[in-house]
Parts: sequence; C-alpha cells; structure tokens
Amino acid sequence: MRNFDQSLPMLLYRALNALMPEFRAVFRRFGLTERQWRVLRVLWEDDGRPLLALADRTLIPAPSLIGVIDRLRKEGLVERRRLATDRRVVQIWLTSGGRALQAKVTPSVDAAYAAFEGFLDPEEWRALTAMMDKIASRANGADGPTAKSGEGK
Amino acid sequence: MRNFDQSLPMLLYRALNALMPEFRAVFRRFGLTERQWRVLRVLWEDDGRPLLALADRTLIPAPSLIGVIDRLRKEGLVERRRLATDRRVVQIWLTSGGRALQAKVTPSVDAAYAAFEGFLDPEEWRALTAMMDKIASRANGADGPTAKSGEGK
DNA sequence: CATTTTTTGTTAATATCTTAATCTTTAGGC
DNA sequence: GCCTAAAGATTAAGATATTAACAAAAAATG
Repeated sequence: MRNFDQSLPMLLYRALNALMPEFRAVFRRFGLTERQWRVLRVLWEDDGRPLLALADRTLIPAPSLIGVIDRLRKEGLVERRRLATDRRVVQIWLTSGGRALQAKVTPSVDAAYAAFEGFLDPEEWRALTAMMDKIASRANGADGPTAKSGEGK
Repeated sequence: MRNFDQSLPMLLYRALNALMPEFRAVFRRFGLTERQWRVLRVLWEDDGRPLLALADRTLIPAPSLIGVIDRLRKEGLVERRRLATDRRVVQIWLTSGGRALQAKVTPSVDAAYAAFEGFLDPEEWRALTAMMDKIASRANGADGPTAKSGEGK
C-alpha cells in the first residue's frame, strides 16, 4: 500500500503548496487574491460569463464565487448584470478598469509561469496533462465542481 | 504559452477536485473532516508529534492546525501535552478513543483509495511521483509549508 | 551571565471552502 | 394555463486558508 506521503492527494497538495505562494506574491502586488485573479483571467478571455459557468471554469465553488465577485465589484473591476431573456442568469462583466488591469498583471504572471514552462520537458508535460485529465474525468463521471450533467468540452 | 485550463495549477486543482469529494464522503461517515483525518492518519503512524512537525507532515498550516487539533480534542480523540524538557513544544497525543478509531476508519479509506491504486499503472505512478517531487522540491528550495531553512529529505 | 536571535506556538483579520438549505425563474408534463 | 421539477443563484453555518503580528522559551553570542 502506497504510504501517506506518496498518496495521490498528498503528492498533488505538496506540489501546489510549493507552487502557489510564488504566484500569490505576484497577484498580491496588484491587490488581487488568487481566486480574484482566476476570475479575471477567465473574463479577460471570455467576458460576460454566467456565474455558474465561471464557477466551472475557475474551479471556484459557486457559494465562494459569490463573495469573490462581490469583492471584485467593490474594487470596481467587474459588474453583475441579469440576463433579460433568462432572469435567473447573472452575467459577470469586466468594467473598463477590470479590462485595463490585464495589461498590467499579465506580464508578471507570465514571467512567473515561464519558469515552470521549462521545468518539465515537453514529454513530461504531455504525460502529466494526460494523467491529470484521466484522474479528473474519472471520479464521478467527468463532473466539474458544480456538477451538471456532461460538460464535454 | 500553455492556456489557462492546462496550466499546471489548474491541472492539479482539477484532479484534486475530482478526487477528494469521494474521500471526504468516507471521512464524514466517521464524523471526520479531511484535515482531521490527515492529522489522525499521521498520529496513528507516529504518535506524539510536535505541532509544527504535524503541520509539515499534513501540509496543514500551523494556524489552521491549531483549530483542527482543538476540535479533535473536544471530540476526545487527541490531547495536547507540553514537553517537559522544552516547554515551547506542544506534543499531540492520541487518546485511547483516537487510537480505536483507526481500526474503524482505515478499511473504508483503503477501499476508496484502492480504486486509484490501479487507475494508473506502476510506470505512471513512478513518473507522476517523480514529477510532483521535482516541482515540490523546486520552488523556494525544498521548503515545506512551515518553511524553516533546509529540509533536505 | 545579559542580550540578541531563533524556534515553537498562538492570535487576529480577512477570504474562502464545503454542505445543505432556500429562493426565484424557467422548463416540462398534463 | 396549472402544477411540479429543474436550473441558476444565493444564504447559512461551521471549518479552514493565508498573512501578519506576537508571546514565550530556548539557543547562540559576546
């Protein structure tokens, strides 16, 4: 039996624990938390997503996301808008300020990430991606955190 | 540039998101949270660890661990004891109840984990472990979450 | 031995997670 | 069209994360 320290969860947690503080330090220089950055990161590429879609994409649970969005809104970086054709849906849109932030933050984050790009060679990346996807899509049938039916993608 | 969804952090987060709910369901059947289980899991193998040592081993930040231990103590599963020869050190010891729990919980957890044991073949396990260790020991020089000086290990 | 530094734990403040329950708006079935 | 179920969002409650600041005890140093 695989021991505790080498169990799959601990392996992943340990890697993340080593990895994320560096990125968080970068985010912090721009007054952002890791989750706030993740939300913005998605919106910059795909503005106006419904809240639950954002939750899936950022892996932030919906109840937490509400708070994250709220704080981003107070900072004037995003705004919420009810969809007229389906009043259940809340879309999250960047403000001009939120859009402007991208050009400031991205270079630093890319720089921090570049170090890891070369840290594993292409073959390792391929293998790692495949294994993680395999694990992620296994479990309870490819369900994301929000767990609808079939994401596909 | 690797896109957001295939960035290293998101790969790892996604795998954990798929993985952990199943285990948490098991822990919950025994009235335990994931972190509480992690603490007990280490103590069962290595009783009486000092608090910071436990923090390193479980990857639970010390400030959080204080609360986790406190709740375990209220449940009568562990107790705290100052080390006489070094009064700074707080050792965490299992109670008889805490020890007894191992026999009840372990089979279920092992069963849940067994599914993943065979999910990756031995070569994949080896490669994955190596990559995660590589990432974990890189970053800021092999420092654990508590970050002392040089863990080595 | 007194002073400074390090180690080990703690507290505090804010943000977030995790689960379950709830509310509103739509979609479906009859 | 009415009633029930599903989807999207939110609230609630307890546990934990993250950072910074701090207290106490021990070790290092002059």
